[in-house]
Amino acid sequence: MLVKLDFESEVPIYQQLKDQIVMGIAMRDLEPGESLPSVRELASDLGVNLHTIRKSYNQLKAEGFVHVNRRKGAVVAKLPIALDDEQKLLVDDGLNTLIATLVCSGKSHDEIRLKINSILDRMIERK
Amino acid sequence: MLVKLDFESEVPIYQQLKDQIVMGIAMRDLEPGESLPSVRELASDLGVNLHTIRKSYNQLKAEGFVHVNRRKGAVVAKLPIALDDEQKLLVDDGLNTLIATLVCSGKSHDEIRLKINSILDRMIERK
Amino acid sequence: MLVKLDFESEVPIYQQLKDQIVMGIAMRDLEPGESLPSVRELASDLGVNLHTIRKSYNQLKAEGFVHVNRRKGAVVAKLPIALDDEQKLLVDDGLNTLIATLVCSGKSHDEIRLKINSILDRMIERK
Amino acid sequence: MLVKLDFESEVPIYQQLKDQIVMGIAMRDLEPGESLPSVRELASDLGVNLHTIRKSYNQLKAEGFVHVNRRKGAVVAKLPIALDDEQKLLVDDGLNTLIATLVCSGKSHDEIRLKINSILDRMIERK
DNA sequence: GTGGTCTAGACCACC
DNA sequence: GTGGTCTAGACCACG
Repeated sequence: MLVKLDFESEVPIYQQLKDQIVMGIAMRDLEPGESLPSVRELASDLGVNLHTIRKSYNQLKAEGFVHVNRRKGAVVAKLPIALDDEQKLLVDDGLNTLIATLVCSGKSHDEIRLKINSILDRMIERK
Repeated sequence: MLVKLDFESEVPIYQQLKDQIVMGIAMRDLEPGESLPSVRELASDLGVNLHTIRKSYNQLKAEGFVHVNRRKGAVVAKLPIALDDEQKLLVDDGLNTLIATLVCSGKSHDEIRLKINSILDRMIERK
Repeated sequence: MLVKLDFESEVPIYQQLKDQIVMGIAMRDLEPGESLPSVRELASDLGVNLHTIRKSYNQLKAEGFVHVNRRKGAVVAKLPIALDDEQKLLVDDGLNTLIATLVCSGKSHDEIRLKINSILDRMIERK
Repeated sequence: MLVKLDFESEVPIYQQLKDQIVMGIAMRDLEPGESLPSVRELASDLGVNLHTIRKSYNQLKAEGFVHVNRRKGAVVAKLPIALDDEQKLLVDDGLNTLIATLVCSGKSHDEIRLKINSILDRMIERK
């Protein structure tokens, strides 16, 4: 899987990495049971400190997306991932805000639905 | 319009305020041309620092959601609001991440479409 | 509240601190709504690095014992704290192991019950 | 005796094994004088490294739960097992922390006593 | 080899 | 003032 970081962004690096891994899981680019690169390896690949990678992995672990063990490093968890109430709230609020922004920018409801559909098309539905 | 802040949230206060104003505009709870409360008034209503409100207003201005003039303070801009490329990118990435999270949590594509529709229902479409 | 760390212990410092704060909450030595010392202050008081304190506070936050905000630092959460399934499992397994150790050491069941009671006596029951 | 390891757990494998053997002894599932499986046999049964099993056995020996002799390998020690001061301290601190966690989670003292009793019921009291 | 802990110091964002 | 991010490097524990 290919990871691209924007070092100029206001979004923290560890957050960008987390987001891309979550997207990778949703797109089945990363399969459950698959190991992520070791923190050291990924840190050197991406040119960031290993502690920054560790933070991403630890948060993904805390949120249930991966398991971390000392044999195989970080391993993608089985789907579905249970979200806790706080996570659900953040997702909901985030969606509301982003969609409100699109509405304010003049996008029609249908245009927004199309955009959502094109996003969903890239993600694999769980049967 | 009613603003609710969560002081325990990891989301910065100024961001919460911004988000709710944008949602208010999308839901036509705040009409174009309408004045927002003065910085001072809102600060005392919400029990937060003047700087915090000012930061929200300044960012809303920079992003085109409000205009600031000396007489009427911050007034809601006319719709639609043009987003710059950076904003578009942030919205897109944000939507992708949030939807990926929902997919990983086991939500079907149809459930996600329903959720989006229920969000859109609360927002007024521009003709 | 008084915190004592054992730098020779195999138990990590951040864990010792976490444990003592949880005990402090259970004993109502720390009241809900009360602020913990700032990371910098506590770090210098205890003679450890501020990142070590941060780790304790962050884990306590993740487990629901405190809220962290930028105004008042770490604040003790309202009781009761909801434990997630993983936490419950760890508590259960831990109790089983520790009590098994006591049984092997020759303590009678009544002696163990007395010990538990003396621990409970120091903690304030929630009505 | 049946041993179940959780390779995803943050608890080290050797620790999980140790804990289950101690519980086995307390529950008289393992009788004093009984031999534990050989290091090699157990390692292959559980699918873990030889070193890991050896570490468990060595610690159990150091803590007095088993004796190791060349002919019969690790044999369960006679009860009771004397705990040294350090072990007693760890057990005490551990109980305090775990019970504090339960108290914070809203469990009443009576509920906690019941839980302890149900744990004790599975362990055989030494006459 | 893997991840985990701890230290140290820089700089930023929020209030 | 507060906490958050990122870097850097040392040393330990686990398997």
